[in-house]
Amino acid sequence: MKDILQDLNPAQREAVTAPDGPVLVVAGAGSGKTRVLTTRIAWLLSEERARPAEILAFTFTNRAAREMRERVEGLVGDGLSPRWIGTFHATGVRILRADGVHLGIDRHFTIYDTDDTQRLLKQVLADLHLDPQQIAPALARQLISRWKNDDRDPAEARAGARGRVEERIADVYREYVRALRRSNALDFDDLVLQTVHLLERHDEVRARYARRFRHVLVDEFQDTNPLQLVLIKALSSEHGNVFAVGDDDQSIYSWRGACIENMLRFEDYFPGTRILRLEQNYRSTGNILAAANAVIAHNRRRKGKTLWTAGVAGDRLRVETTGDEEDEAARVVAIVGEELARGLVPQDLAVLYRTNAQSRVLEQALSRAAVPYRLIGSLQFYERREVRDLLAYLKLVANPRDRVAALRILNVPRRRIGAATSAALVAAAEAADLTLGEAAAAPGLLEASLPAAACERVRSFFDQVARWRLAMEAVPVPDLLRRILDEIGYLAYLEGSEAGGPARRAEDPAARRNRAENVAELVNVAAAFDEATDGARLPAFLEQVALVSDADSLEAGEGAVRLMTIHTAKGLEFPVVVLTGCEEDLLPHIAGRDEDPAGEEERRLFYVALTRAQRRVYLLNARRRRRFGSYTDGHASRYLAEIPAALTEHGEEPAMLLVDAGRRPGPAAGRPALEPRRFIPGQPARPRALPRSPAGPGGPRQADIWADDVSQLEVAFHVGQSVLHGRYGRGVVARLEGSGEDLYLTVDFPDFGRKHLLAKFANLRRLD
DNA sequence: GTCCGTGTCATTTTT
DNA sequence: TGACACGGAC
Repeated sequence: MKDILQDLNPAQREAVTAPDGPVLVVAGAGSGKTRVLTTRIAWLLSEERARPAEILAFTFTNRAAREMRERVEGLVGDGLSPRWIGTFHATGVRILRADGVHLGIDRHFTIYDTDDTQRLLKQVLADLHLDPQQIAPALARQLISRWKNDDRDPAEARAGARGRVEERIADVYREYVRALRRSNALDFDDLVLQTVHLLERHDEVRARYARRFRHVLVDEFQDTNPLQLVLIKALSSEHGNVFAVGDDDQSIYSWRGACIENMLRFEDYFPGTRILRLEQNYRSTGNILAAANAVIAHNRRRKGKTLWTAGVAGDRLRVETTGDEEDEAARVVAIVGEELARGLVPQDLAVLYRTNAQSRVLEQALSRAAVPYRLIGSLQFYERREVRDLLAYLKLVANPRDRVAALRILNVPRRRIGAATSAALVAAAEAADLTLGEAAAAPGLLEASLPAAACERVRSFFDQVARWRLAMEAVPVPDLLRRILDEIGYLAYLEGSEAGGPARRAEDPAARRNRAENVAELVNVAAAFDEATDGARLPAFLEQVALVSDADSLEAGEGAVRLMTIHTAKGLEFPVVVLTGCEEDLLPHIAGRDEDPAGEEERRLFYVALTRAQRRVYLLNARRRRRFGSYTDGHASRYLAEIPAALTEHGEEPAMLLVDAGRRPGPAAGRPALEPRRFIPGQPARPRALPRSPAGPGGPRQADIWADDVSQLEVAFHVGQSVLHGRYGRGVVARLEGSGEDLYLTVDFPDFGRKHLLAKFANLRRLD
């Protein structure tokens, strides 16, 4: 026991050994948060205040859960770590599989991820004869998700809907809930929502879990949403032993419903709370910490704390301005080179950015320079089309009712089952209240609306699925997957040479090889699962796959520079951090401006980025940046100005030197895209900024002419102007921002709410 | 039913 | 720029 506490500082020790009752640990970045949490668990066990089965711990990522499990194991010994350490979602699944039957949830339910959800929503829109142009599926998904996280059912959503669009989406919501049930599926939000319903509506179930777990621990508490708070309360209702750790300054998920009030008002929710603070930072140098402190001090909504370190001041933060995003990428390559020359290894560096779209240029530059890198998170493995196709096969095998999966693969590879046939199949299933497979098998049912040949094709598909289903129990997952691959000729289909049709849409050989590799990789994943679980069955495999994300697999890619969004980087640390795109409208991002006018959440994001660094920080911004094809002027982020000058040193790269710095000859300003960049002696290699006047220095260029064209826009619109939009109808201009090509209009539409539109694209007509 | 060119719209972060 | 829907051609 003694050695468990030995290496803790007094504040950490106080937290770890806190008596029963609610505890909130406000833990700054790098202050040993995870350590406190894991040591607390070990302490509870070693003090015999709880047995492993009596401890429940929530994290937000599988990565964090795994780390916590391993570290507890390291403290208390193999096999003694609690088994209920997991994400909110994974824990919800566990409870629902065991007790969801009280809510009428079949324990073999499928989990729908965002993509499945969106597909289902599109189907629902079609069923309701709603135009996806009018009601964007993505908007519907977000709104429904918000409703679910506010615990509002379709009727309540309908009653509180504002405007016609929200009313329609509330109707969609009602149908969507039915459709999920019909498919025996739960979406991500359901995993928490239904668990809450279960515990609220069945008191004996709540009491059973709340007695069983004598201690509930929560990591990253600042990221919990109201529903998760309810869940925590319900599970701790018998004893009140909640131990929450969080940092309000790192709350960066409000867009996903995370509620910083959960943390700021913790004492109201859990009376008698003991609040403890961890302010000593063990991660970063003094300068980095001072910069982070100074920036975050500009936020008003926070509990307030100041991190300090006993370590050295270290290097200053390096702030550099580059010409554009290509220059920035070249600069990143150069920085990597410099750091490696100083003796660091590639995995010591993280390159961070605000939006995933920024990664492409960086990837290209790194790969041209032969720098090993690994992209963490984002659109990766599990979002690839070929992987999702195959998972749909497995899902349909495991859950015959899964309609989204069935419709996805009914005609993949081509089986000559087109839209008309599948619509008839759905209609028949609907009318007879059967699954698609049952409808196909029912004698004579399909024949009523389809030609015999089409019926036969559909039938033979579902027969095939039924055979796999029979094999499911006996055959290991990787073997089943191989068998499916083989029988449907999927690899040949990817090659574009399958029988019965002309080649698929031409794809370049590299992309095709890549797809084939992904297929092979999925088989590998299945094989690894089979080994790790000693032959667990298909449903368990699908569950694991549904709940992991690419961000969870960090260790792959040793020896590589890591590229990721700031969100993904939370919870990690690196000797060197390069933060790119430190520009207004990007960081802070323009899209959040309505909900976050003061840029506080974005500032926390910047703070998270800074505090990832142990030794050195590079902050890069570009004078202009390409956004959908054309350049926009960039201005250094306000957050850069919030760092005291004494902590930074500035660098400015002459653009001319960068032309040869390993960058591909790219398009000059604007078009033509295919002509290599030319360097004209005596003139800047590229304009410093897009000139506002029609003829800038160096004569007119394409970009100038465009700029001139669109400059008309500024004259055309003014605040209060009535306009007509092709999709949204009549609206009134509420705000103008930017100019020329970058002129943004904020327009209020009575039926669609407030929209941010890029004037150049929006195709607005003036009405007065 | 399927292919493929054309037109349209507009960008955040993801368990 | 790039994802996606649509509609005409076969």
